[in-house]
Amino acid sequence: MSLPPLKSLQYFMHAAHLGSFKLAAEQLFVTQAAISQQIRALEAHLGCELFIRETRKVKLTRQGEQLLPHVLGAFSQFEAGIKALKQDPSPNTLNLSVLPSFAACWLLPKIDDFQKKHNDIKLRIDPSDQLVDFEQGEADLGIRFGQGNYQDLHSELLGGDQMLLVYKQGMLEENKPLKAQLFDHQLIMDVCPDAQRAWQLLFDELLIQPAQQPSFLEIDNAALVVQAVLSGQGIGMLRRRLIEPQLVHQQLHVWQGFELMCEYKYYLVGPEHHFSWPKVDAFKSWLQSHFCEFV
Amino acid sequence: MSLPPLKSLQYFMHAAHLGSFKLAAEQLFVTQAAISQQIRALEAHLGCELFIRETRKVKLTRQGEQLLPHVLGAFSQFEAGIKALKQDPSPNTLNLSVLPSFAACWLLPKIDDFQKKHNDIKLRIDPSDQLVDFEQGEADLGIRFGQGNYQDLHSELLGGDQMLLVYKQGMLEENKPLKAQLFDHQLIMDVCPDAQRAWQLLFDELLIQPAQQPSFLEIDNAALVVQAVLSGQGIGMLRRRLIEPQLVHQQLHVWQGFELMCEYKYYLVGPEHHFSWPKVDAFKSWLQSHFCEFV
DNA sequence: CCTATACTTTAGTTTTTCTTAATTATATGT
DNA sequence: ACATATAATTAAGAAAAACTAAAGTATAGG
Repeated sequence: MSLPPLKSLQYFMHAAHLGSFKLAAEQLFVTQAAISQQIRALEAHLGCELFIRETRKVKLTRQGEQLLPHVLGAFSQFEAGIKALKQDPSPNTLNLSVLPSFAACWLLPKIDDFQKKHNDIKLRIDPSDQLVDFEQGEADLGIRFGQGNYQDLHSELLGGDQMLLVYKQGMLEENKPLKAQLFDHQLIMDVCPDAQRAWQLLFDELLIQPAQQPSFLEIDNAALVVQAVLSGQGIGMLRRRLIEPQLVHQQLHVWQGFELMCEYKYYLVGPEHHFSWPKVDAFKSWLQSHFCEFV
Repeated sequence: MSLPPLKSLQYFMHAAHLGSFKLAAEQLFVTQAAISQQIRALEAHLGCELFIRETRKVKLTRQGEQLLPHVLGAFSQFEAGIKALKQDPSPNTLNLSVLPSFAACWLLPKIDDFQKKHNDIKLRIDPSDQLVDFEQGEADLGIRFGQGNYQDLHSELLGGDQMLLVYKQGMLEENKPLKAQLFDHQLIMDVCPDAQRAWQLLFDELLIQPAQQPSFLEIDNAALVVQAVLSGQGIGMLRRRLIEPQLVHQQLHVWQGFELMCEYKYYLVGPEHHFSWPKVDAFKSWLQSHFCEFV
C-alpha cells in the first residue's frame, strides 16, 4: 500500500487543527490554493473526503477525524526523533578542541578551577591546530583564535589579545634604547600573522630598515616560544594571555614601550545546538569570567 | 523547529533498513543517485551524519541508530491511519443502495432468506434511482442495472435479464394470433431503453407499421408496471427477474413467442475496498447464488 | 594490479508543488 | 433583498524539488 504524498499529510494536519485552509496557509507560508490542492490530492489518493467544506470554515468528516490522530502522532514522532538527535549524548563529559599553545599556556593552568566548580563534568582536552569535525561528535566545543567566521558553526567572541615584546629578567635594560639591545639577542618568531605584523611594526617604530633586520629563530608553536624565552634563548613577541602566569610570577618581563592589538580574537566555536547543553553553558560562563581578567 | 523534507526521511528509513543505498533505490524504483542526494540533504538539514559509508555497504552512525526507530514508528503510524480508513466503520450494518423497482420486485421478496442466514448483519435498503455518493459513507454497496462502467468504482457482474411480454390470466389467448389481441388491450410501457427496444422489436415481428402502433400507458417505475399488469390494467413488457414470484405462483403469464435479452445487466457496485469487508462478501455470495436461479 | 561494486557528484530534465488570478458560494451587514 | 466580504476552488504558468544519466571516486577481492 503506497503512502500518499507526505506533504499533503502535513497540510492536512495543519488544516484539520486550525479548521481552516486559510489559516493553515498562513501558518505554512503558502497560499490557500496550495493547501486546497494538496488536500484534494490527499482525498483523491485515499478515495474519501476528509473535510466538509462550509463557507467560512472547514470541518473534518468521520474519515478525517479518524485519520487525524494518526497523522498527529506520526509527525510528533518525527519531531521527537529529531529532537533526540540534538540532545547531548554524554552530558557529563565535555570534549574541547583547543589550539595547542592556548591549551598549554592559558587553559591548563586554570582548568583545575573549572574542575573544582563543576566536579560532575569530566573534561577531555584535544589540542589540535585544525578545527575538528563536530558532526562526528569528536568534540563538543572548540576554542579558536581567528576572525569568527566559522563555516556552519555558531561562534561567540571571548575577547581579544595584545602582542607584547617579552624577555627574561636581565636580558634587556629598560633604561637603554631598545634598538641597540635588540641586535644583541636572538629574536624568536612565533609563525603567525599577528606576530609577524608586530615585529614589523616594532622595526618601523625603531627605524630599522628592511635590509638591517636581524634574522629570526622561527618556532611554529607559541607555547614553545614561551619556553624558549623563559629559558633565556632570546626575545619573543607573544600574546599577553599566553604568558599571564609568567607575568604574575615575574618570570617574564614586557618591554613597556610597545604593544599591538591582535587582529585575531578568541572565539568559542561549535554547532549551534551544542550551546543549549548545560555542560557547554557552564564552561562558557566559566571561560567568560576568566577572559574578563586581563592582566 | 522545521522538519526535514519528508521524502528524505522515507529514503533514510529504507536505506537504513536495507543497509544499502543501492537496494533502497531498487525498492523505491529510483536511482542510487536519488537516494544518495536525499540522504545527503537530510544529513545537511540535521547537521549530522547518519550513515558511515563503507565500500560495499553503509551502516548507521550513532545518530542514525537513534533516529531510525522514530522514523520507523512515524511511518507505521501513517500506514495504520490509512489502513483504519479502509476498514468497515460499522461491520454489522449493510447499507444497500438499490433501484426502487428491483428492490421491490426482486430483493425484498428474497431478503428474509439473507436475514435468516446472517442474523448478525442488519440491513438497510435505500431505494434510489441515482447511485449514491459512496465517499460520504451513504451506502456500502449498490445494485445497479446498467453497463458496468461506474466511475472510480469497482463493479461485479451479477447477471443479465430478458424482456418478456406479460399479462394476467385470461387476458390473452395463447392459441390465437397475438397481433389481433394486442389492439384489444391497454399496453403499459416501463420507461427504460430495454422496454422500448422490446416493444419495437415485437411490433416489427408482428409487422405492425409505425403509423398503426397503439399508444402506451407510460409508467416510470417497473414495480408499478407489475402492479398494473397484476391488477388487469393491461399488458406489460417486463424483465423476467422482476416478476419471478408472480411467475412461480402463476399470477402472471408470459407470451411464449417472444423474448429479448436486455442490453443492461445487473451489477454489484461499490468502492474497491468495500469488497474486502466480511459483510459485503457475505451479501455478494448470497446475491450470486440467487442470481443463478433463473426461472 | 586489475576489476567489479557501491557511493558521489554534476548537469540537465522531469515532476511536483506553488503562485497568481479569476471563479464560486455563502454568510453578514445595509 | 442586495451588495460586500470571506473562504474555498480552479486553471495556467512559474518555481522548486526530485530524479536521471553519465562520469568520478574509492576499495574489497581476485
